[in-house]
Amino acid sequence: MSDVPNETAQVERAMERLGDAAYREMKERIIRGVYKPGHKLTVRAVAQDLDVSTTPARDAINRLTNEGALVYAGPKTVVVPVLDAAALREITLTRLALEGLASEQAALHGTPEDVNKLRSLQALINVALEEKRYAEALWHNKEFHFLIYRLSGFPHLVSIIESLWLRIGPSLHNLYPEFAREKYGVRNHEVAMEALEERDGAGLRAAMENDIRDGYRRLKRANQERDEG
Amino acid sequence: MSDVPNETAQVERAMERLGDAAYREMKERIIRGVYKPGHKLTVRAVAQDLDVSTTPARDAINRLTNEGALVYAGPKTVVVPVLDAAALREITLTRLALEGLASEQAALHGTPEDVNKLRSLQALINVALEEKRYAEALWHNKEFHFLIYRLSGFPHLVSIIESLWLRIGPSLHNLYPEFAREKYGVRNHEVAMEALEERDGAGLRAAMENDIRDGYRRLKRANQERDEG
DNA sequence: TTCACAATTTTGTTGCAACAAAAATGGGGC
DNA sequence: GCCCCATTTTTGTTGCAACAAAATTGTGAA
Repeated sequence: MSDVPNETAQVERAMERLGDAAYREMKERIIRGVYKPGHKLTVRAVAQDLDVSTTPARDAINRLTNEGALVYAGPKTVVVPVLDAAALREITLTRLALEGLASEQAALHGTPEDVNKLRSLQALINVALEEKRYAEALWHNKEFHFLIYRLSGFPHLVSIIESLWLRIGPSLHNLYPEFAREKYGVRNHEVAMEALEERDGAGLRAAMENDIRDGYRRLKRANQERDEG
Repeated sequence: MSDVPNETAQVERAMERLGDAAYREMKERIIRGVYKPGHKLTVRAVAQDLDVSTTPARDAINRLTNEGALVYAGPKTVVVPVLDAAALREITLTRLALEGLASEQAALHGTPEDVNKLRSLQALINVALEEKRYAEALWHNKEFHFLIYRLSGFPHLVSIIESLWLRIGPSLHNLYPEFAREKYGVRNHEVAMEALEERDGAGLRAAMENDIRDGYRRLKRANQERDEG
């Protein structure tokens, strides 16, 4: 009694709702830093940006606001959130719990091919850092992390983690120069790859948690310096 | 007629968008078991149920689908999800990580008044169980947990946890008779209240994790029995 | 000049109609 | 009787216009 959606199942991604496309596009723009913290978003402006009508644009904004990627700054204004110290801490603790869990599970399913893919991504990160293309390094860094998390086999967990990245993403673009100083997360990533290779769940979790904590410290310091300066 | 914007500033939650109201109402219905697993939802039906037009109804459905509380069962059908073993496990592990974190943080901020409120809730749970009003017991159980989680001071974490409850909620209503057998979570709740009283973060976390694990086992067993029978 | 207030513009929300696609129905052929 | 295909109905998506509320601008008086 199967409803035979088997053939369309694979193709149905091609037929995407405009609202979904807008949502996805907005997410990418936020993470890529196109919309910076404090940026005010209006329904009609977004609609024009994405070349759709107000309905899908509103859909996307609503969903993003619902998951905290955008916040209300007033009765009629949604903005990309500027994180204060408390919010940053909350997100970091949540990330540690969730990305730690995902990493640990990932170690159970990782294959040598996965490790190779990670190596390629790490190479891209290194090159981007070398050439000071920080936005690109950030993007590949995201891919590195999520390649691991997806190995957990927990799709919904991954999407929750994604929503957390959406919230810190914009803030990261504020501290480009910082990244060069200490190569961003390179050492942690290497340890992570080794752990994955050895199917060492605890080790992988520790490496990823370290990476998160390093990023947190850097971000916190940058914010403090900004508030003082 | 009278605008008086100054006064409305604090009350502005009273002026709620129809879409938000629909979203909130749908959430409560899902958790309360009005919409059971497998229940198919149509935009127009929901609109009629909630007595609004299609736009807010669609808003609510979209947001709920986005956070996994509803799922696509076909090209044009969203339903309340029926959890399989894998999904149940994923949610439980995620809950352990998140609700554990929230509990630990809650222990830092809990006051004697909070403990008293918990006692009142527990009394309500006990009475409801005694009189076999299981839906009500379930509802108070939810309040018990979230009263604790909110003490963490991490609002976004709480809302993520809420979205997880939204996903398991419907399944709980399938095993009412089970609840009577062993009083649902009573012992764990007592330990939790003690731990909170003593500001014992690790102890509170352990009690809540135990509660989650107990529920998981019960749910898993019920599903197995259903699949076999 | 500055402040208050009214008019205008911008903006979010909502309902609705038009369209497309999927499901349900029913009728005709085998 | 059963199955296939055309027709009808149901349903989701989308764009848009009307409305309300907030922000902005402009104007006039002190």
